[in-house]
This record gives sequence, structure tokens and C-alpha cells, in this order.
Amino acid sequence: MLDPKLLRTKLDEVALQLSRRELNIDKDWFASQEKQRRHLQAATENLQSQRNRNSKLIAQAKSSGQDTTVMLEEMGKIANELKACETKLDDLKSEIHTWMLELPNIPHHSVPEGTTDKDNIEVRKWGDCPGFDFEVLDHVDIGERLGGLDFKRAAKVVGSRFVTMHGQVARLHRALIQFMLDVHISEHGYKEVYVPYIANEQSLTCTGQLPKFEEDVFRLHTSDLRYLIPTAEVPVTNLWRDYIAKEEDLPVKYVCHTPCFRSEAGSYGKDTRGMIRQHQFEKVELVQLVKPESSWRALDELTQHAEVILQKLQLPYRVVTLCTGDLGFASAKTYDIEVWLPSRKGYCEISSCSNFLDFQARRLKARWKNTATRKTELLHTLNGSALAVGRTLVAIMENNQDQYARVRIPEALQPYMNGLEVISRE
RNA sequence: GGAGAGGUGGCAGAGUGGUCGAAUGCGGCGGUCUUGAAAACCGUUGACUCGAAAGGGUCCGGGGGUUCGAAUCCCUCCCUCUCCGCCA
Repeated sequence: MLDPKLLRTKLDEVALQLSRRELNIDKDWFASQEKQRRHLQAATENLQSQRNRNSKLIAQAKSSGQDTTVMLEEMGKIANELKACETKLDDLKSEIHTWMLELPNIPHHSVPEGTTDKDNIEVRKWGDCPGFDFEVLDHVDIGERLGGLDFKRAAKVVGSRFVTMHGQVARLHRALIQFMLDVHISEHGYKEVYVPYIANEQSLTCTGQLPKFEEDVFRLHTSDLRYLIPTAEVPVTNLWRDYIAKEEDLPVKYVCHTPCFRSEAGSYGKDTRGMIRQHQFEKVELVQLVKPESSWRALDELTQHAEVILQKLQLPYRVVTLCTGDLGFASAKTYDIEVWLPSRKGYCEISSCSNFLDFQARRLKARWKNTATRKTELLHTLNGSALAVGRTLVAIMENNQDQYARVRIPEALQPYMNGLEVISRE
């Protein structure tokens, strides 16, 4: 959520910034609602003040045995008037609040202008894209030849956009998770957490998936609103909801492995082949809560932490800055990491690292006590995939294939595979 | 799933209709004392919001109600704990 103060005092500036996202906000509507709200609030508070004052007088009068019928009569009038005012004010406030919940974050000034992912800006490249002297297969064909991936049987179990993994491929997938967790814990100073895979409405609202993107998540058939988590970001960030952190707690750095569930509504016909775009996938997520002054440095570090995984796996990649049109709802700036896929002769998103500034923290009421100013201030939140496990598996299979559709296991993973160097048909 | 107890400030814990944003303790901050620290003692210390300030308003799990007036009474939802049942 954007700072309501900013909206009230610098509406034109906010509108201008949001127009970079091709979003036109209804300034006049907001201004007039705000004007009404201000007026009503003043009136309401004035009546409340009268009520409080009279209430004390009545209490005093009663305790000294005076007659209070006249006072009570007057209070009755105030009470009626007040109730009417409060009802109107509440309605108005919730209308404004609903409107504000739909506003995305303001893109940082360094975010490039653009409308689609074509306009994202490459910031660096790492590794050499492998050359092959045979015709490369994609992970689907390799997986089938190895007997390690099976999409048809997954479809039988549940439907499309799922996969089953078998034998050494399944083990490689699991090894990746352990490897990523270990690196972030022992080399990057993150603390591992385990969290629920179901979250309630409030949690998804605080991180920004709701109210706008309900169609992207799986909703459970419970009486209260519950959802399968689309990312660990939701439960992990919400650990700090309604908290006032001590300065020495910061920065908070969590690493968390969870499955992620996405309905992929609106992506029909996109990446339908293979395991690039699934309803269920595993991800190792990094989440940080930091002092505002250090969030930009933290974004760079967090992105580096994700890159380290690809470097250790010897997978070529590039980092891009998302343009205004491709930027996520809650994010002020995002770096995507894209891994090289030989079958596509192109790069494919494998991580997304974002700084949300105080956008999520404001919804979360995630704050800290600034000892210098003695004030309670909002934290900044960040997160990034490090990495999407399924896509990492795809990248390894495709980049490390040989002409017999065998897959060489990166050295860093071999300890997790009982020393196995190559996966071949079992 | 059944029975009971309970949800109050950073934490613990009083408060059952009025002068209660809320006793007390702990913790935090400032000070006295001390070479320094601890202890002791004194002072101070909730969040949000409107306002230049003075000051006003809101918040006692969420929502609704009763009342001139609600932390306190009623309804409802959520959550926690204890016991029983079932169970990986």
C-alpha cells in the first residue's frame, strides 16, 4: 500500500509516477472523497469530543447526587447525530481503502520505461553458453528418454501442468533443494524456516496478491478464505505482521523451501510443454526485512546470493532489470535472473528479486524501533527466488546433456547424489 | 470431534458500566551512586491519527449490538491453552 499521506499531499506526483506503469488513477474521485472524508472526520471527532466531555460531567453529577435528566436528554441527541456521522465516515473510509488496495507500488526512478519483457534491460551476463555438435533435446525429451519425467501420468493423477519425477531425476530435484538451502544458510547467513503451505486472506493481502490477483491463486473450499501459497514470500513475510522489531533483530534474513501453487489463469497456451509453467513447483525463497536505509544494498546482495547458485552449478545466465510494464504489483524494482536454455536458444526466468520498500510493510504493520530517532518506523521488505527448483532442474538437464540424452551432474551436486556423476537410463 | 478456561501495552498481569489508554511488576530509556559495571534509588516509557502548536480523536483478539456512557454486559466469528476422543 502506498503512503496515504503521500496520496493526500502529492496526488499529482503519485499519479505521474503510476502512469509509468500505464495506469491512470482517478485523481478527481480520490480528491473529492478525501475532501468529504476530512470534513466528516472533523465533524465526527468534534461530536466524540462532546460526548466524552459530557460523559465525564454526568459521571461527576451522578456521584454527587445531582439530577441528570437534562444532561441525559442532550447526550441522547449527540449520540444519535454521532452514530449517523460515524456510519457515513466508516463507509467512506472503507471505500477509499478499497481503492488504495488496488494501487501498485511506485516504480523506483532507476526502473527503465517499457511495456513488455522485451523492454527489460540486461545488466550483466555470466558463463558461456555451451555449443553442441549434435541436435539438442529439450528437457521433456531428455526426461522421457531417461524415464525421469512423466507428464502423462501426472495428468492422470490430477490434470495438465503437473509432472511426476522418477528415480535419479527425482533425486536430482531433491538434491537441488538441499544444495540451495545449504549455500544460503552457511555462506549467506540466512536462517531456515518452515511454514504452512496454506495462508489466509489477510496474509495474501499484506504481500499484495489480494485483492487484485485472486484468479492467480488456488482457493480452498473452506468456510473462511484460505489459499494454497503461490510463493513462500506469503507465509514468511507475514511472520512479521503486527510486529515492532528491535534494531538488533535487523536485518532479518530467511531462507525457506516450499512448494508453490499457481492457477496460471490467463496463461493458457503459454509454455504448455514441459515443466516451465506448472500449477505446482518447488522454490527456495530468500526473504529479508531490513532498515529502510539499507534496502537497496540488500537488493543487490540478495540478487548476488541467487546468482551464486547458478555459478556453482555452472549454468550460464543473465540479469535483467524489469521495465515499468513488467514490474510486479508490489515491487519498486525487480531484477530477474534468466538461465540459458539450449532448446530455446534463449534465456528463461529462473529468479525474481524485488525490493518492495515499505509497500508490504505498511499493510503488514511490520515496523522497527529506530533508536536514533526513538520513533517506530516501517521496515522495508525484499524477496527473491534462489532459485525456482523445477526450472533449475530443466536448465541442468538441457545444458548438461550429451548425444545419448544422458545428463552430467554438476560437481557441486554430486555429494548430494551419493557421488553420481551422470544420469543415464535406468 | 466433545468438555472447560482464556485472549488487556515490548513481555507478564490487575481491572465486571462512568473521572480508565488502563494499576503493578519486568524490560527499555535518562539520571544519582560507582574507577567501571552490577545492585539500590529517582525519573521516564504504548500504537495509530488530525493539528504549526495548544490540544483533539481512535485502539483492551475481529465484527456487530445494548446504553446517555463499554476493556467491563449481550451476540457472532477467529485464535490460544487444558482435559477427553481420533490420528501421521
